[in-house]
Amino acid sequence: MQSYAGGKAASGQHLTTRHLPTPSATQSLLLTESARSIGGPPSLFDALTPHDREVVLRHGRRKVLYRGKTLFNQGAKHDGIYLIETGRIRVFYTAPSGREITLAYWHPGNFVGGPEVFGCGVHQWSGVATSNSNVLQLPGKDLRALVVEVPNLAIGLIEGLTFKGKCYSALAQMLGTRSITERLAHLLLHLAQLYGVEDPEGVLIGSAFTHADLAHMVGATRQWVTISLKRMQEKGIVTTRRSQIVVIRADLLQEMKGLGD
Amino acid sequence: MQSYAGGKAASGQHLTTRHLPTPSATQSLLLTESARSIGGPPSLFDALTPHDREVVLRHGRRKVLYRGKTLFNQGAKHDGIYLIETGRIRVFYTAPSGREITLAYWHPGNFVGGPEVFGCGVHQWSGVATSNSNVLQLPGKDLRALVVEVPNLAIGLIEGLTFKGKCYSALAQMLGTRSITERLAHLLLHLAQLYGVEDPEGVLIGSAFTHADLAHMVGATRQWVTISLKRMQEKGIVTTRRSQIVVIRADLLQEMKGLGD
DNA sequence: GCTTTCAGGGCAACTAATCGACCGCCCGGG
DNA sequence: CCCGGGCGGTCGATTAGTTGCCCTGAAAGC
Repeated sequence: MQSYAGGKAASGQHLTTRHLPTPSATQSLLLTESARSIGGPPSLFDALTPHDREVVLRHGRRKVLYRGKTLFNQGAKHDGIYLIETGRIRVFYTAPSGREITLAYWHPGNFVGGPEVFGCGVHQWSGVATSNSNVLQLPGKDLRALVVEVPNLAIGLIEGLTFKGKCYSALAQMLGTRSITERLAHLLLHLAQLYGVEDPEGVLIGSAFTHADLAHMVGATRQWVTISLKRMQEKGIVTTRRSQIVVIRADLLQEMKGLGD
Repeated sequence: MQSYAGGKAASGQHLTTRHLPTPSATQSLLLTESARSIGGPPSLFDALTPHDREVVLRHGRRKVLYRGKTLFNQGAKHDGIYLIETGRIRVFYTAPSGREITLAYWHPGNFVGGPEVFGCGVHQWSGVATSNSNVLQLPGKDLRALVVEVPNLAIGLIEGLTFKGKCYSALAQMLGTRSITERLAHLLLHLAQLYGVEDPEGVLIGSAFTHADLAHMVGATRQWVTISLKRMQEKGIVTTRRSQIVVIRADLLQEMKGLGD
């Protein structure tokens, strides 16, 4: 939810086009050891011919979502998937304790929804729009029939699911083997690379994320993020100016996050 | 790696059949909030007609693996997937620091391998046989061609990938929102349910897992598992007798792992 | 212009978890 | 029979991370 302060920046890019832009590589991945070896998220439609798209689109139902609106809720029954046309969807899990972990931010060309593609299971996580978005709902039964008719759709789905698998396993890998501090260093580098803008002191992370947002991404508490950022600031690695973070010594961050990549 | 002490028990079940048994539900899931709502792992071949199987099998190359042998290595190039016919494969990720996290134990009917199905990427994790196993390698290019020819194979792959997605995301969810202690309680309950046998004192976990194995499954250190088990023993929740664990008060474990499910 | 409100940030006390090292035990092999 | 390796158990020191509470400042209301 970079929306609080970054909302104005986002307002120009939504609802402008129905054509799916190709998102730049690794946008959706929050934490991954080697982005390079994983590759970018595939667009579901890339594999389809214009005619195939027509056929598939006929089965979909459009939905418009304003920033902050919930697309689907953990625990609710679901049917099929949502294909993102524009905007950005944050997918996260909430534990019974109330603790949250962000699984990913998904962009145009990806599909999101409960874990099942064909079946009608129960959502294992929730999805909310973090900027105004346009999605296309594709019911499970229709999809199952379409797959037989349009083999390229099957391939698109398989590649999409493969990517999701990589994404989630990368997350599990980071969560299982790195300390929170390492994960935070990792995340900051990643954000700097994604949203970074030049700044006299270093690289300013453009989209404003609150400490709580960062905490959800690395699976920590807000307070710990605050403390860690303070320590980083003491060491001259970053500076914070009221909910903006400037990365000064990317090399030190790189070092903090451990070897590899 | 329940093999060390449980090896004899396993020796009777391998290499006996080429027919794929249907594994009981949720075998592969180590940690998941609500096993019930996720469903069991689908067998890749369930969706295929006998004729389809023939066609697919022709493209595969059989491989026999003895207990402890590595099937594939993190970082190595890969091609396609391995379909498990018999045995059990442990899939795990090793961080640059040397720390390991077990992603899953896979059983007959599932496929394992680097993240890609069609492409030739790089393995993001390693796979070793924890009991003598039989696998069938299916090259990526063949699979891609087969999918167009045999639509049911596509459906089988999609369902398999969907399940893997659930599996990994469930793991990430647990790792991101539960404390190690809660995760351990969770795991013990799960193992008791999976491998549990009646015992005068409670439920004995049949397969012998070392403390290190358990640690890898919950993403902790061996020592911490030892300490936690000791504390549980003091509270009368479990008893340990030389690498065997008996769950006495499942209700208390249930309480420890937090609400939900 | 003053007050209220509330999200965001900070501090302090406490607990959970790690790290590294060491010992003893059991089991299997020579 | 003895030796060696894998495993379980333990200890002490240290760090990482949590819980709960309070402060601040900007925006909203009156």
